[in-house]
Amino acid sequence: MPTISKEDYLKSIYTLNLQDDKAVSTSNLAAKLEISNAAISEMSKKLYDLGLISYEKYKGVELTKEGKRIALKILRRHRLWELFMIKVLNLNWDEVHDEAEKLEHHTSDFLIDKIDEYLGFPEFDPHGAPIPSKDGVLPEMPKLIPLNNCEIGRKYQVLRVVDSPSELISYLGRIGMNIHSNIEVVEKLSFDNSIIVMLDNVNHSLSEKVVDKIFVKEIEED
Amino acid sequence: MPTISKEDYLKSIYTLNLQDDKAVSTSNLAAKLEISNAAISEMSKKLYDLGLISYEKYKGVELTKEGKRIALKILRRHRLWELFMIKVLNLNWDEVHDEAEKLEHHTSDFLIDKIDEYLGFPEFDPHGAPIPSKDGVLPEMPKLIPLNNCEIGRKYQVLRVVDSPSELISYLGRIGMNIHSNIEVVEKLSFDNSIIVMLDNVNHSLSEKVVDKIFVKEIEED
DNA sequence: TTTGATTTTTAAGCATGCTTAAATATTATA
DNA sequence: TATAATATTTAAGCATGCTTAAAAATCAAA
Repeated sequence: MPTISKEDYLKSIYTLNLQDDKAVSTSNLAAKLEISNAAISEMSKKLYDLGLISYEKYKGVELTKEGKRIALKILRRHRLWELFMIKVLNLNWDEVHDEAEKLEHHTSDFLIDKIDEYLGFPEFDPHGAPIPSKDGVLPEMPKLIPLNNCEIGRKYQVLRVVDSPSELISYLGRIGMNIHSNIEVVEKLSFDNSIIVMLDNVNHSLSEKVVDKIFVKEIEED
Repeated sequence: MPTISKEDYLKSIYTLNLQDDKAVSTSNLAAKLEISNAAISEMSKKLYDLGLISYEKYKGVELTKEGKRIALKILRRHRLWELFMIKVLNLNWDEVHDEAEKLEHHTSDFLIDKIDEYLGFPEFDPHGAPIPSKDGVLPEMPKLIPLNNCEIGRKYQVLRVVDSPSELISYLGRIGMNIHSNIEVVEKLSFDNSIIVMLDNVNHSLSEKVVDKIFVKEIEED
């Protein structure tokens, strides 16, 4: 198994690669991991030699099959720990991320499988993020629509809030917006790309930054 | 907070110092931590500079007040994690030690206090080891008598089985010897220092190695 | 109490993973 | 398309925490 640093690299490459499906650039990775570009370059060579990423100088990196397998393993541990702390220990969502960030590197397969079992083999965490199974398989995911692509007057169901600062997380909690909340897009303000949505008959203005984190699906009305 | 290695040093110094109340020698520490004497010497200097141990060359080390505070903190984390995995996740005693050995270095005060609360602020783990409180205080401990100091024909209650290989742990489990079991010393065989005890009306022979791990208290018969 | 064995320390070296500064490649712009 | 700006890589250096080998101190036994 790779070191903690290597696990973090692989996880970050995975999540950055999900956002846009291209090779991940050195500087993007450096920003995400909050370390220097130089350190990324060095590590890229090492991970390439280990067969965990593909890497061409100046062209960014992508996970190999084995690299992805490990990234999903870390993601599994992270999300299961988060869910466990929330469900069992009654921590708040914004309290668990940093803890999980540490525990994910120090949990055996044996232990995480026990936690998985205890939780009843959940497929999604409380923010809609999919949890890889023991075998590294992601659950079937409905097609996610970015909230900023939605049409005015239409109703949607919130399916996913991607990893966000804990401030945003607790804000959304306060206004009652959770996974599976139903919302209606009331207005889209193009001058600042904010969106006004109706939730439980109350209007809320969501800034561009917030909107970018939220993904929904259409609700079939019949 | 110190590094993982430093936490391990402090914990080991604490437990070795409990066994005999003298300064802990370089080679004893090296054996316990399974690293070279040279590494111990180096680290001793560093921990001394940090004010966590007292250290005179060639004379071994002892914890300062602050060093002991940290050692107890790690011990608290270790024992609470073990108990948690056993009670909540249904792991066996011999499965939890290695996991706890890792988790103890990556658990915030906040999280371990939540676990403590979940468990109802336990004072002892399943082998009778005391769990330091949030404030670093050990619970009141009855005076422990080593099993090999016991008298034939007398009845005792098992109070503590000190850290042992998982084989021994599962053996004791199988014969039904747990914390608070009542036993009677039937015979002491001086040629191999083994002891025969009666437990639930069945005699069991315990080798010297086993006997050394078990501590009891007298049962008042009236 | 002196010599020989044992323990401890010092010294040199290595791997990991970071840093900053300089060199080099890529890209964007005029 | 040449040049300037940006991105990336290389190089040198540092901290941590280990190793082995050699030197030095302590302990034990004759």
